[in-house]
Amino acid sequence: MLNTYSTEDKVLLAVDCIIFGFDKEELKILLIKRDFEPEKGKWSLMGGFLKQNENLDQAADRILSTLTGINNVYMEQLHSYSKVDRDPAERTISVAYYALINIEDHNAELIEKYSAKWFSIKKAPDLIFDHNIMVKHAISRLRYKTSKEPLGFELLPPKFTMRQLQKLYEAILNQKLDKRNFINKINSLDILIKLDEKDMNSSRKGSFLYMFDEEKYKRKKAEGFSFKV
Amino acid sequence: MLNTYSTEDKVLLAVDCIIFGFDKEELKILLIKRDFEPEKGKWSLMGGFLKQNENLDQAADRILSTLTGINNVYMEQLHSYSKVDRDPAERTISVAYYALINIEDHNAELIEKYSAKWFSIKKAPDLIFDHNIMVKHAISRLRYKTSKEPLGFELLPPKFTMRQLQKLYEAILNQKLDKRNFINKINSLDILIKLDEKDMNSSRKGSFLYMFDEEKYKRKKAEGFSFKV
DNA sequence: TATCAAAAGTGTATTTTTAACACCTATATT
DNA sequence: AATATAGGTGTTAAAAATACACTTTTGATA
Repeated sequence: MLNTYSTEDKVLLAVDCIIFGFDKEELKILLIKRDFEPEKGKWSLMGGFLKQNENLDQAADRILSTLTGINNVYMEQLHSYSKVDRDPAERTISVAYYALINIEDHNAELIEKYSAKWFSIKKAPDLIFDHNIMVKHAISRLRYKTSKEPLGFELLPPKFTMRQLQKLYEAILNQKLDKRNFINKINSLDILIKLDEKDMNSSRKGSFLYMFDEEKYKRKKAEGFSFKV
Repeated sequence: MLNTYSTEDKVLLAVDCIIFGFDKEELKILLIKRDFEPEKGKWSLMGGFLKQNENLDQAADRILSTLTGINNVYMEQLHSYSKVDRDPAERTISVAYYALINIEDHNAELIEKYSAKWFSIKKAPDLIFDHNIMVKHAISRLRYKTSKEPLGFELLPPKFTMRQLQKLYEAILNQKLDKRNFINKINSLDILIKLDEKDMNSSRKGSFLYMFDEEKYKRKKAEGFSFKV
């Protein structure tokens, strides 16, 4: 291989993951207690370093998988953070990713093993380095993305109630929504399948379960339809 | 300094800039003829490498300044590109930035010196590596950003006509807009200053010049107003 | 100096979207 | 049998977006 750029500086490239989950009422992020210096013992995002033979998306997948056992979830690059002294140990540039997972799916044991813990985004502890600002940006991106694309479903179990969906959007947008207007809007999008099944946990009456109809959404999208909440 | 991460791989971090300009009718990007291998002689974005002692924003500024003499323009990080073999010479991750400049301000001489050239985004040549996709993403980001924030003015001279502004938005959005509706909407935002001066170049009648009232915009924004075109 | 050509400038009516709002239903629990 | 609790449902008003055509100005030209 040619090596035309040999005089240029090389740097460490970290990948940090903001992992979002939704737990009935609250939007949460998964944090880990850092077990190495610097800042050992402080709460941190899941992170690792890019390797020579992988791209950033792959590194993010690998890091998530290694630290939590979680695979095949929605993940998207957020932004790169490059303040010269952001990591006191060594010059490191960090590329942040955010992931959306169905909180019920995660293997609690694996997460325990690594001292990972879910925190409400409203009550999360102070994080190392520039991780606080990464989380802030991730929430803002999540807000934008979930209002333009049907990504919210990634945070819910496959079968969910209208109320759960509404609470999810309320948590993401950090505002109360009108029940009737919300349901009317979702129904007008016509991308859910209403099941005959009811969820009996939340009330005596029970509430109908729905599923996201991904195929229908794709078809409609191809025809120019655009999701908007 | 500690060096806790010494076993990790280091990589070259490139910064590539998509420089947007607007020339009466068309949205343009500034390209450069690459004068070193690999891909010498092909058209490329302006690029360079991150140095140890600067952050990415600073690197982007430095690169733009070095290659064009352009300083103090709106610039924003876009995305990082990391395909393993994206640069055949060596493993390189590129962080793309986009800049908005008033095309009249650029020093034509300096640009000539570096074989840089403006191309309409509709007629731009094929670019090296993954630069085509970067441009595509940048246009998409520009569309989003200029519809939510008053960034379009960065691409115009300080004094501009309504028609120029409309043509700018038409070029960015790649669609015709209705003259009356456009003016009504812009006027309703109430962030322009109408001057007594007319621009006599475009018609016999002449058309009034306007300026963006940045102070007023900031005041309104602080009060909860949000720009939306 | 009258006419023409070319872009500037201007307002209303219709449609669509968003927002506000309250009562009945079903059923497990007592 | 009564009650408590969350589920479910439609209409009206307000706001925003869209569609649409004629008059004005003035330099150039006949």
